[in-house]
Amino acid sequence: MVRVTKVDLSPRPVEAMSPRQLERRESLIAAALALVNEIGVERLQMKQVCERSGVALGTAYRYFSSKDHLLAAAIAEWHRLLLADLVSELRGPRGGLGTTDRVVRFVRHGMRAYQRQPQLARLRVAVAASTDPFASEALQGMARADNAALQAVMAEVPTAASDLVRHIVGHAWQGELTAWVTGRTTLGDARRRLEDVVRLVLTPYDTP
Amino acid sequence: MVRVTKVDLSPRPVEAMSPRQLERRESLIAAALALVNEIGVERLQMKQVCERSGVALGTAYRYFSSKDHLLAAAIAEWHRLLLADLVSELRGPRGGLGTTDRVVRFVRHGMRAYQRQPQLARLRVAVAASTDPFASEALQGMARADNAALQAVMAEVPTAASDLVRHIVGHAWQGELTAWVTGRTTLGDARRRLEDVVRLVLTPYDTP
DNA sequence: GGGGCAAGTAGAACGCGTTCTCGTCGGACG
DNA sequence: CGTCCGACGAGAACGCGTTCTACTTGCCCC
Repeated sequence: MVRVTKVDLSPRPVEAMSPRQLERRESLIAAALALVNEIGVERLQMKQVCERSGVALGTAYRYFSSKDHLLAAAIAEWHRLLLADLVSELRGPRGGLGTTDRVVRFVRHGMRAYQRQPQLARLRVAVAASTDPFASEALQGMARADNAALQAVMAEVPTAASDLVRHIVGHAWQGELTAWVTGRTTLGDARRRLEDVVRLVLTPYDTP
Repeated sequence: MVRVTKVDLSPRPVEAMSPRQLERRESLIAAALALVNEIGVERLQMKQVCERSGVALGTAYRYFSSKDHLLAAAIAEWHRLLLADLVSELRGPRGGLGTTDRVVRFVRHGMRAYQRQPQLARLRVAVAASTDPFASEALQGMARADNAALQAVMAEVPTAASDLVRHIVGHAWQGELTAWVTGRTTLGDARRRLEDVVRLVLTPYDTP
């Protein structure tokens, strides 16, 4: 008797999961984030994540197509929380701040968050180049959230023009983060340069 | 009798190699580049590189600290050749071209080169996030060459201002390349956006 | 309640990057 | 010319991501 069944093709979409499954999924992501903060992404192994979250190794691969996919989902989730923080933080001292200053503050605080948890910066950089389609999808979602947050912070700039500006800022952020965690620049230089980029591309639109 | 000797700490610097060794090193890089073009970086294995270049596996690791290091050296070499091509190509039709148009042409031709050898684009992206210090060093050299080439192409812009601009273009290039090879955007969109970035950050300096 | 099946568990197996072992070679130095 | 020692070749060994196997559990439908 010949079995032709192919199983385990690809992870079930999040929206089609039962509550129990969503719970397991979250527990995997939480364990991954915690372990990355404790020991760093390069020493993290799937077996540990599974042990800590109480999920069998084979099952983890039913939820995430690869280690990259799990890590991408984890950093995307964290980054989304960070963006929400940054945006709401800027709602407070918004009075008297021009667009440029607001965006500079946005990226400065963002960089500081990564500085406080450098392992997450390494995680973001390590995962950015993944070719796993599921990981890539998670990262695309992260990029979209990034764009939306920037859009919210620089509401004065017309959308048509701001689209390019947002991409520039996004790329510069990712690039400087990469240069920092791979030791090609210092954190201070990275932060300074990123802020300079923001100032350069935004001052034309500033109308104080 | 106890041996305490630790060997193989790190690869011998290129400038301290004998001619025979430089030859082996080059042959490893050449084999890696050829194989990446043939089968792609994700299917490339160290064993194949060693077989094709006639170097033993252990010996390869005496020249390069890791697969990442070898691949970084390979893409850096190729990218340097590309830059030389791009710069010399712009020496021809330089008459009548403003700085912006020159740089736009520069990145357009650069993107086209990666389009012709998409496996090398994947290679560049895959290796960009490496944390191996030796790979990182090779990439830093590549980034410097990139900067120098851009500097040559936009000679009219004062150095102080052009430094930031060059970083912006470099980051946007890397970012769009990444978005393309990971399937988050199309090649056409990536090329267009990169050229738009160049135009946005350079037109203020254009003095026709 | 019972039968059937997708989903879960535990852990062995496999592939490839990296390291280790050990025998051989080649070239500098007496 | 002989000797010594670091570099090389061949391939086994090891670690971890990923997949596979065999068994068990939970859930839907009759």
